[in-house]
Amino acid sequence: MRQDVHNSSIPVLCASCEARHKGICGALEPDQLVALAKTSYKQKADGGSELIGDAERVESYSNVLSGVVKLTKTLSDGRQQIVGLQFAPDFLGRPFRSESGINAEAATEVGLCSFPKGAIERMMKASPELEHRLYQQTLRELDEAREWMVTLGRKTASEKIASFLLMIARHIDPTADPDRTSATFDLPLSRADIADFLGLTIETVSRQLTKLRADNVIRIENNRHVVVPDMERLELRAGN
Amino acid sequence: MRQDVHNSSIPVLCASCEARHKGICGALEPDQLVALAKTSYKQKADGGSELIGDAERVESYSNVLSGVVKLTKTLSDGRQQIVGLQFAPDFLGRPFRSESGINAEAATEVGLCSFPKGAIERMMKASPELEHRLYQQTLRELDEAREWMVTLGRKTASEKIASFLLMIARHIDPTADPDRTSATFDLPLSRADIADFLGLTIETVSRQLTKLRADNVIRIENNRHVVVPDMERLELRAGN
DNA sequence: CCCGCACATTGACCTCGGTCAACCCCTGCC
DNA sequence: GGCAGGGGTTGACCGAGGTCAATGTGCGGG
Repeated sequence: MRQDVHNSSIPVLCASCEARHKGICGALEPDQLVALAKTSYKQKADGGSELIGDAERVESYSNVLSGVVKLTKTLSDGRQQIVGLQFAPDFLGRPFRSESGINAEAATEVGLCSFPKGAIERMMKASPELEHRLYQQTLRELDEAREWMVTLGRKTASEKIASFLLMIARHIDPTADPDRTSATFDLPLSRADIADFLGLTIETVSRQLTKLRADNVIRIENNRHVVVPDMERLELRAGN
Repeated sequence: MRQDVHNSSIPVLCASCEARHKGICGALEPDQLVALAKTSYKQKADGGSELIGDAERVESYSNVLSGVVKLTKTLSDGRQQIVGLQFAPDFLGRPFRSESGINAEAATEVGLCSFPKGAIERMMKASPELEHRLYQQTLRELDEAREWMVTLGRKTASEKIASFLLMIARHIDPTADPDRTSATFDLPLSRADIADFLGLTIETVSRQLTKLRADNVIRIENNRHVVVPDMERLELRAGN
């Protein structure tokens, strides 16, 4: 599959890139990778900076290489909802549409590898395997979106918070054993973001977090660092 | 694109099928269509019958030819959320996974054209155009799911109801001019289903519907038949 | 025709989570 | 050091929507 023995043909830009292993670039042959790398560039974006505007014409796609990107939708009166979170090595962009219909914003500092829209779309026509990977990711995103619809529509505030912490723990914790009994991680989102993600207010988020802390389900240090001594107890609170 | 002049090679089963025009079967060449038609069969399902079970192994995919299918998820204590609605000629099934993770149930009487799982997956490998169409549909479903996340997370009960009626009007009304000022349609869902879709209770659904009726935004006949004299007034209530 | 059943409506009451406001804590800047 | 500003917490209060229960309505079957 990968050719690590003689990979002098792999562009320097891509050599150690996560997107080449687990992301969509893994679908490309070395020569295609070279062609794509010519037009692509890595960049950093500060937390809070807007990556894609709602109605603005999108001219590029990106891979998320590090950090967390939040996808949001906003009603005319300002009410906001986060409709997705993207972690490395997710692909960022809405193929086959000039306007994305959603906003993308860096939740943390974010590393991106960006390509012009046309380059990806041409390559997609040439390589069914690339389109296949994008399709797979979209299916996963759809599964996740539907999972969150249940959370938004039917769970209580405290179940929402527990579900959110579980989801983050599963995505972020570097010690990635899915069966581990404890977990430790930094929240990539502010209280306001968590509220926008769960359809709550910051006050309710705060209250539910202190409740979980009071019940010794979690510990919180410096507002962002979370320790979950017993994942099962947290799962119990998520109400699945 | 289509070959209507000499289409004796099109299988009888598919000749007048909507899925061949607007659905995924339009991606297939006549000979592929013949091959697929050999293993496929049309069927009717009564409203309320289960089409795909949550954890049950899925052995077939289908096209929805008529009626409405609701996709649901259920928590262990019975709370239910509808996470998607499928109308003709949508494709029904979760490719690349043996278990769908969701339930599919006929909301109304439903017409289906079903294929064995393997047939589609083999054909997908052979025809990138087929996979492309499935990808496109999945992208549309993802857009819709995210749209509903905003509704679930941030809208009030009355905005939810108005948004729901708008969505149905756009999908169902046979007089399909998107800029028409009035609309008439039958609700494909019971009050209980609407509640499960919007994250509400049947009582709240009922109350909000009577409020819309009291304010002359809609008329309702026989519990199911809805008349919207002025779509703009309904849009105003949806709070986008 | 009447009964029984499923679905829908309506009312009375209560609760969860939103609102408003005070306060805390930390960090960066003068 | 002091102060301003942003993020987070906590408390008191309130209201949208949930809960529980009674009532209404249409329909198929005996």
